Amino acid sequence: MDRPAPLVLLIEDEPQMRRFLRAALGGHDYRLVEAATAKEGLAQAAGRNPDVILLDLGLPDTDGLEVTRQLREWTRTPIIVLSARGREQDKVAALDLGADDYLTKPFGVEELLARIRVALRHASLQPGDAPDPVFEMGELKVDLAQRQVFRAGQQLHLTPTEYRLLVALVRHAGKLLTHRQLLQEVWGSNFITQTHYLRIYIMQLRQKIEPDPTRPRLLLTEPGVGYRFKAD
Amino acid sequence: MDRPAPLVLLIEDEPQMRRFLRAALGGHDYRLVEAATAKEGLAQAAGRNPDVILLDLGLPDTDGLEVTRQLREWTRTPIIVLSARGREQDKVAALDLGADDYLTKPFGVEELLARIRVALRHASLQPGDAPDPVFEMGELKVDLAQRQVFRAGQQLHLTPTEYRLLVALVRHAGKLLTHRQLLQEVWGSNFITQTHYLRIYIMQLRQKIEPDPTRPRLLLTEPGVGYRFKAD
DNA sequence: CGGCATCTTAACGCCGCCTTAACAAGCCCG
DNA sequence: CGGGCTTGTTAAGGCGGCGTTAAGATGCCG
Repeated sequence: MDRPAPLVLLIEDEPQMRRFLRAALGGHDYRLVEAATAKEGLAQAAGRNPDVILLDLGLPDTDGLEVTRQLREWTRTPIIVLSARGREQDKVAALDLGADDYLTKPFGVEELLARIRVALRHASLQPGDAPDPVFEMGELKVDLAQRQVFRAGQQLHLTPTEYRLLVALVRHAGKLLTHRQLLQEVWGSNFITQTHYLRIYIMQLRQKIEPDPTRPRLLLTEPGVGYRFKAD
Repeated sequence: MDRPAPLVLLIEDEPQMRRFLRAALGGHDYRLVEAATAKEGLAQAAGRNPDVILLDLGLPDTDGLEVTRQLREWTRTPIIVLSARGREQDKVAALDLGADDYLTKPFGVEELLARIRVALRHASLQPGDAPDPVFEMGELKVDLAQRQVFRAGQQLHLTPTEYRLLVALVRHAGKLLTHRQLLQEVWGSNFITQTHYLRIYIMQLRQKIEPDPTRPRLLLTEPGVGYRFKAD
């Protein structure tokens, strides 16, 4: 379920509006890239591959309609036009050139956010959506999206705590995780002294995922410090 | 290959606005179906399979938001909301329920036509999921458009709540759905703690759709976490 | 107003998971 | 060489989640 925060490209010259949108998007789990000119915007669109583009029509170097046209020559990334021009013919022109939505300034933050969600929803329905983010190491396979674990093709049954512990380890595969970190992440802050829990569940995990549980090859002990999940 | 003129479904009670839109669409190679109530609109949406839906929020029998919600249970046909309500929270609510666009009355004909073109453009990019969205797994068949469920060819009768629960599970087949997610989607945000509702209805569903209800093969329990509908 | 379908609430036994305890084995240190 | 610490392993108890049943409340239809 944990895909990275959507990347929003904002092409807008007025610093005031930039600050406004930065604040609006900041609290809502979006990553933001800013461009002050059409030229820079086109470059960022190509370079960063954003999930949605917010485009001001009144740019200093090139007209926003032209930017829309150029973007649509090679990408279908959703474009939401933000413009002070409220004339109908402006909206029609932008939409027919390939923009997906058109908001007239001034607009409300909540409406903008809702329309961004619509744009992202559209994009996510497009074909070519990769199967799932799946961790594979050796004969072990962990599908985070479906919350399923396989060993040698066989599905395993893990209890909730076992699964949370495995996920914590796998997500930082290769890195060393201290007892504190693991207890904090799996059981919560009130349990960071109960290292005993760790031993029990580490052992249960090894029973289920290790070919030879007595001689661990994936789930390694770092004596005195913590545990580490072996990366490929 | 000339495809037929796009079919537009207009759900709107005011005769005045109907006449206006009839005239607007008339000259532009669209076919138009009209419905004056929510009930009729839902029926037409299922029966005529329109390419885009224009929906007024102020219907006499049911709120337009509820219509949006019900449509989105089984179809992704673009919905453009036409409303006299211009408040931001109305827009956000409609868009988050699955509407694709929101126009506040009064609006210009040209803008509406442009936004219809955007909606059709989006739809044409979708993969060819032409016919009724029907889920089939094993001997179970769920027809979302007709709101009908079959097991081994026999039609089943499900209560409204049972049906909504099944739809929620089937639409994310393979994925694990937490208690919270299911309660949220089927009963609403005020019920996310009433996990015993789930147990009751899960059991009733199993009685109806499982060959051997005591040994579930489609509707699986993930202890401590939620439920999962088995994908093929 | 009565009857039916559906939703809601209550109650209970069972199984599985978490928790706790106890002990063996390995390692560092004096 | 021995004591104390950390780690691994096994077993048992209690609690909560889950499935199941049934009765009461609610709402809709004629």
